[in-house]
Parts: sequence; structure tokens; C-alpha cells
Amino acid sequence: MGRSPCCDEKADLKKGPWTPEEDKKLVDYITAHGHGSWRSLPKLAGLNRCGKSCRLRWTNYLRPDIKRGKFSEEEERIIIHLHSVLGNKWSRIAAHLPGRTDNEIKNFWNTYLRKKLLHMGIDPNTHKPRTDLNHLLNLSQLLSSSHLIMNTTSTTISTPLENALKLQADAAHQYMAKIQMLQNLMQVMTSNSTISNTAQNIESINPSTLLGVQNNLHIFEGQIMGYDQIQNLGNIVPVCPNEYSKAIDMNPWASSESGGRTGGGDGVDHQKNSADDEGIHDQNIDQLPRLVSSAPFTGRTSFSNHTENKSDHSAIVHSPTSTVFEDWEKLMDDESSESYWKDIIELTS
DNA sequence: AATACATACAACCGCCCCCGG
DNA sequence: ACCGGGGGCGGTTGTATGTAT
Repeated sequence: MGRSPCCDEKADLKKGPWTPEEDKKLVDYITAHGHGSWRSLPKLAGLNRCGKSCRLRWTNYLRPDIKRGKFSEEEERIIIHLHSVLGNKWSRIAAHLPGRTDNEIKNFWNTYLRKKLLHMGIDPNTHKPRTDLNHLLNLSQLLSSSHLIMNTTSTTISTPLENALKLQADAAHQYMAKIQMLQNLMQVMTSNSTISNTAQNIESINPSTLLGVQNNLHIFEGQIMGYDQIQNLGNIVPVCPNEYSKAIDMNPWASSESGGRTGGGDGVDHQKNSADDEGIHDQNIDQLPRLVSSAPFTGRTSFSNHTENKSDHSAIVHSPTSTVFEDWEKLMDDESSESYWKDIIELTS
């Protein structure tokens, strides 16, 4: 791009790790004068550094309000939850974690949480069960092991690991079966116009509608892997949007967002987002679906300490983007038993 | 003890957005 | 309305430290 670099490349500015002396100069200057223009700061502070480098050093390391040290389980849950809603918007996630920087959260995600989710069979990008071939192959092994577990532990108290294995295997069974069902449905919808009643809100079968189907598939996944599923194996109960909004009201994270930042005023004003933007942002957080419960990821809390976030975990809802598929959703909501889907398949095949 | 490998995290880079002129 | 600069963001790299062989 034609854009000029933020710093004069010919100036032979220092790069790499900061020395304690440089840190002191930077801290002393900002303490005395504020950072002002980052571009002019290095010269004024007597630093042979790029202004951008100074800004990063300050915001990520030297700022006095930075909380250092290990992330707590609560912070872990918040990060996973926010990432499921916001994606890699590290600065926005950081806005909900006072004292944590976007860089720190990003590093924590990339080095720890991401691997943790992968290990648990969750796609860290989508926060849904992994569906890549390799993982499905692994799941096939889980299927056989799950039979073993189910047969041997049916009358005994199972361990969290066994529960996890059962869930994974169960999820694989149901996931594959439902994909098959939906494929059959799609086949019929595209070939049989008599089903147009069901699809009256669907303009045509195009990529966007396929996306809608995909969304509903994801709803299944959320149900399969969600908290309710863990609490009540085999009892898949969709949550209506109203219930979700209620759940949001009771969302401890939503309250902590304001509560956690009351100490520093509105808190968010430190970010570049304007108040309006933040409003939209928070609104989006509330409106967007809880794609998958975060609690199960934490392992220890998911099986033993499940009551603390129960309202939140029930908040598995449909994506706003799938509103076109209200009929689909009705279909999904009516799914009270496997026989229901068997009937559909028999009807459509 | 030496080496290889893994992990954590600080720092950099390039792009994008916002805002003022 | 357009343009350019400043600042912010997300992705990536580099380096220090820890762990296994």
C-alpha cells in the first residue's frame, strides 16, 4: 500500500526488547506529560524508538493498571465466552477484562485456550464440535470406547473423563445422524415443490439459504455439546429467544461487564470505540447466540460446579441470521424425539 | 551435561478505521 | 467529498525459559 510507515525507517531506530532504562524514560515521561502524540513522544522522551513501539510497550506492559499473572478460571470462561461471540476481537474482549491487555489475551488464547479446546474436541474457531476428518476418525474410536464405557459404568458413578467420552461419542452419533437427515431433507426440498409449505419463507436454494441450514446444524451442535446436554444426557431442549433474553439478564458476565469497570468510570472509554459503538457492541453480544457453553471447557467446573452459571448455560439460541428459517426452527423445536426425525426421513426418502 | 523440542509472551508488522483539515 | 495522519487492531515472529530425551 502507499501508506507511509509510522516511523522514519532511515532513523535507525532501536528494535527488540526494551531495557529497564528505556522503560524508565518512557514511564517518567508519560507520568509527567501524558503520552500526547505517540509519534513525537520518543524524541521528547529521549528514546530512540518508534512511537508505535512506545505505545505498545506502554499499553501492553508498563501501564500501571495492568493486571499481571495467571488467568483465573473466571477469566478463562469469560474469554472463551466472548470469543465465541466476538471472534478474534481481542481488544473488545480485553475491554471486558479489567487489567488485561488484548495482546495478553491473544497470547493466552493462542498458546493455551486454543489447544485446550482442540484437545476437548471443540473447534476453537467456531466453538462447535470439531467436524474435520481427522477428528471424526478419532470420534469413531470414541464410539467404540463409549460402548465399552456405557456397558461397564452404567451402574456405577462415572468419572468426568468417562462422561466426556460418552458425550463425545454421543455427539458424534447424533451429529452424523442429523447431518444425514438434513441432507435428505435438502434433497427433497430441492427436488419436490410440494414441500414448499415448510419452506415458504425460503426464497430459493442458494448459498445464503444453505448457510441458514448450516446455522441450524450448528444449533444441533450446540445442543449436543451444550451444558444442558451434559446435565441431561439425551434430553435436547431448545431454548426460545425469550428465554435467552431472560438468561442474558441473569448473565453474570453481562453484569460483571459493568460492575467490573465501575472502578474506572465507564471503563470502555479507554478504547477507541465511541459510546455508541460500545452500545452496539454490547447489544451485539447480547443478541448474538451463545454458540456453545463455555462451562464444559473448564473441565473441573463443568461437572461439579455447574449451578453458578446455570442461567447462562441454558442460553443456547438460534442465530439471528437464521430468522429466514423460522419454519426450520419450528421444525427443530418440535423435535421431541428421534422418532420424529425418523418419520421425516421415511416421508422424504 | 548437552541437545532438541515445546511453551509463553514480548514485540513487530502491515492493514484498517477514524477524524480533522 | 476527499485525503492524509494518527492510532488501534489482529496476525505473526522472535526470544527466553522450561521440559524431555
